[in-house]
Parts: sequence; structure tokens; C-alpha cells
Amino acid sequence: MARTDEKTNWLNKTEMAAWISFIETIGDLQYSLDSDLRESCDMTSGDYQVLVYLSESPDRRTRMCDLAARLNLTPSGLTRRLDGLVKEGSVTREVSTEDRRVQLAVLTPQGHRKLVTAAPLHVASVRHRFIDRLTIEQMKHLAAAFTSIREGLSE
Amino acid sequence: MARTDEKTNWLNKTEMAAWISFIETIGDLQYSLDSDLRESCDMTSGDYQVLVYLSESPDRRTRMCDLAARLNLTPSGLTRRLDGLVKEGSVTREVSTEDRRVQLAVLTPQGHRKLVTAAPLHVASVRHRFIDRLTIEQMKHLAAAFTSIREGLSE
DNA sequence: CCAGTTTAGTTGCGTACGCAACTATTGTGA
DNA sequence: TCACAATAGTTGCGTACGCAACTAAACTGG
Repeated sequence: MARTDEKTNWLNKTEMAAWISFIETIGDLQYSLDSDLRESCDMTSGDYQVLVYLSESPDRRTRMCDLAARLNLTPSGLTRRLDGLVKEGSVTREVSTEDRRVQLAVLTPQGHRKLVTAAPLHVASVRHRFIDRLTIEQMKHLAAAFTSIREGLSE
Repeated sequence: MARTDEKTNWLNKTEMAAWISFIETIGDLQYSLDSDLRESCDMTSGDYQVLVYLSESPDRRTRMCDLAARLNLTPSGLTRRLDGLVKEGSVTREVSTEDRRVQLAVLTPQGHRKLVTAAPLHVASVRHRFIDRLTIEQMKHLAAAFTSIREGLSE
């Protein structure tokens, strides 16, 4: 872009390098991780996230709204994602006995087995694509930087 | 996840902190930047990227296939994205005189004006959400880290 | 020079998900 | 207690985009 507005605080060289390296990398990285998971386990990152979160929840079950908030999905988006997981048998729905408005998403034994199979493969993929490319120092710097960014976003 | 397979090289604390901070932040960051651009200019990041790339190309025009590669879109995805930009008058299509298979996407004066309006607002958004949260040192570390990751991905 | 292959782009179909409208249930204040 | 608001979730519709099949044009080897 030409510099047409002198009042605009355009990015300098260092800023631009940081921004470009970030924005150009994340797309490729997400694509690679997704491809790895699809090829090794025939599942998407989104479905994987659901299984992980359910497996970490008490009784391996969660309210839909909590799951939606956690996954940054709208209620309708989560309904559809769960539809797929229910159809393949990884998750079932149960009506809460405490509040009959809420549906509980419950991880089935089959879903848990699927996660147990997928997790080591996914970790290997994350290691191969991300962790192995960084030094310990870079990991620490990166965690600090992104934590700072995330705190800024939630203001 | 329980540790069930002793052969799996699970992430340690530092690795996990880096990975989690990264993966949890990028979604929120992309969402924030997209929302900013939509509210200030009524356009998506994807459309913005198209206009930027065209504006930087010789004669403000590019072959579809080059644009698709640049934007990590499939041919069909790019066709559809351009459909929208053509409909709103920011881009036109021209058949190349050198190779009549290729369609050239051409930035219109209207598209260029839209970009000139959007660019300062987008930069301000990037600054607010990303750059301003980082120190100079963090930017340099981050650029080095992501460049390293990207090089790994393209092996 | 012409059959076969490669390349560029579009189209039909399927998937994922957001928004708005809707139902069902629970909470709340007069 | 009862009308009204708030909350949980689903559904219809629209958008974005990937895959596979297709057309058109341009290379390539005999």
C-alpha cells in the first residue's frame, strides 16, 4: 500500500516482520495440523477439541452452553458439531436432571477410545509442526507474548 | 488426557504453555480483527487480502491461479470469493491476451478507494490487538520463531 | 500436425457454521 | 402466583469454501 495518509501510524520494519510472519504462518500451521489429524484418525480438529474437553470434564459430560463457550462456537454451531459426533457414536446427549433445559454432552466409551487413539498422534503432529521448531527460550517468549495478546483481547 | 502410552512423548510444562497460549489466542485474535474490519469497513479479512494483493501487483491485476496460491484457496474457493468482489464492483475479470485460459482479476478504481479507506483502519486494528501488546524484543523473537515454524512446514 | 496430457478456471454438490426466530424451561418481581 | 424476562438448545436459511467433474485452451511427443 502506498503511504497516503500521514496521520496513519503504519507498521515499521520490525512490526511488519512480526505481523507478516505470524499471519502467514498460522494458516499453514492450522492446515497442516488438520490434515495430519484427518489422515491419521479421520477426524477434524474441532471434533478432537470436543472429545478432549469432554474427557477432562467431571463424569465425562458437559452442558452444551459451557462447551460452546469453551470452543468459541455459537449454540447452533455446537448443535451441528455434536450431531456429527452423536451420529458416529462418540457422544450421546442426556437431559440434565437438575435443569431440564440443558442437554449434557456425554463422552461414550467409544468416543473415549477414539480420543485415546488420536491423542498420541495429535501430540506427535503438534511436536513435529510446532514444538520441534522452537527452542526452550523461544517457547517461553512465545507463551509470554501470546498471553499478553490474549489479555488485551479480553478487555 | 490420562497418560496411557509410555512411548508417547507428551508435552512438558513449557511446551504445553507455549502451545496452549498459541492455540487459544489465535482464534480470538482472528475473530477480533475480522470483527473490527467488518464493523469499520463492512468487509471480511479475505476480501481485504484480495484487494491488498491486487494493489501490489503490476497494473493492479493478477492471474487467478497466482491469487489462489497466495491466499491458500482452492480454485473454486477463489472463484466464489471473486464473485462477491465483482458483484460489489471492487474487482473485474479480464481474459489474458497472452493465454486465453487465464482470467485476470483487476482492481477497479472503486476497489482501490475501498482499500485506501480500509487500510489505515485495519492497521490501527492490528496495532491495537497485536503490535501494541508486544515489546520490540518480543516482536523480534516472535518473527524468528514463526519464520522457523513456517520453514518447517514447507519441507 | 494432431492425439494425449497438462493447466486454468467454473460449476454442482456437500459440509460447517453464523444469525434470527422459535420452543421449552427456569427465574423474578409485584 | 402469575405475567414477564432470562436462559438453553434446535431449526431454517444464508454464506463460505472444499472436492470432483467438467470445459477450454495450451503444450508435447511421435
